[in-house]
Amino acid sequence: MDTIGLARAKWEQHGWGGAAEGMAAVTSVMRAQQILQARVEEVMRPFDLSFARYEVLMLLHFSSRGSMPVKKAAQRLQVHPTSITNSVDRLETAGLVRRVPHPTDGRATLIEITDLGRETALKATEAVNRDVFSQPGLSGRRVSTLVNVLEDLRRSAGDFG
Amino acid sequence: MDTIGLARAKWEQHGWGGAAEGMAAVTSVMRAQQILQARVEEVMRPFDLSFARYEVLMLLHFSSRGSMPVKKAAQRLQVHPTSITNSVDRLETAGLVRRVPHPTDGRATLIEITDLGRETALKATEAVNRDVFSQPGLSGRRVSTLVNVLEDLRRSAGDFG
DNA sequence: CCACACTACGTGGACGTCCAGGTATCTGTC
DNA sequence: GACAGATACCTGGACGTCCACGTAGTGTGG
Repeated sequence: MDTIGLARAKWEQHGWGGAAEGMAAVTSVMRAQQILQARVEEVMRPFDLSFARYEVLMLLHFSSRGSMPVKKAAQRLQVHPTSITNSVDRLETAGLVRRVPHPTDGRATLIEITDLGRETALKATEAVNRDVFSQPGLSGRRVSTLVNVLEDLRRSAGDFG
Repeated sequence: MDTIGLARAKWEQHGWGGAAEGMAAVTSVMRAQQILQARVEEVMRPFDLSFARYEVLMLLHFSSRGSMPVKKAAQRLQVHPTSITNSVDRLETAGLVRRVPHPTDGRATLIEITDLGRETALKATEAVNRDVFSQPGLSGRRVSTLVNVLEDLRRSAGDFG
């Protein structure tokens, strides 16, 4: 019934034992992401938001000026700049953000959160905190363990500079 | 520099302390998936494969008859059936699998791996074992810890029956 | 034996992600 | 001050994922 356990057995069976645990780890992360993504998306649906767009909204909400260039948002959220462009297109249509010309750099576009955007962000945060983040499906100790282990992985990918 | 640490600080600062660790965990899983996905995709590129298509190929390779209905493949890989249809379209174009009518059920289509498919699957496995699974960016102990913790999460999502 | 519910698959579309390529703007150098 | 390279953004397209819907085949209760 455990598809990852089955795969690990096959790996060992074929003489790939040295890679079996790593395979299980990678596959587990993929599956965990899928599970958590689905939970978050469900919470976001009533607000006509996706997790990707929610992240953009919260980034702007927490920024000192309530606005930020596309490039900087992409760096902070660690996605390709065109993903931000895509999210902003939809957020702008929904009236949650607005594009403003950068005051000093003619190349850049500032993304600015609107009042409606802030309001929606806070409501969505309350819901996702209540329905997902407070109860991620793990005991408190294990949640911290998970964060710590993945910190190592993120470090190896250069996430800490 | 640590974007997740920054977000956690903001969460606590806004009185959402009870959800901060869960938020960090969920976000860490998302980021870890992104990192690992990118590594695997890079290894797959020389074989003209994606991780999704590789998984379909290995599933068929390990199956007793070398073939399987779409529905069953979707259940095993825990994705929507149309994702399998999509992967199979591309795998079929590449000559790695072939669609065969189900012998007894006229509704079903069997996906059958070809000799070229098996050959490609084994080469890709050797590469991904060498470049990713054997060196996931974590010590051996932590890899096992990660798998164990995520097992709990998967259990809470009903992955074990 | 036949009507009706169920099942398996495909199609079309939405969404998020990335890449390649193009345009406008900035910056540093001569 | 002009020009070459770098930078910021957008557009178009590939890919994977999911959903809603349609079509064909199965199976079952009357």
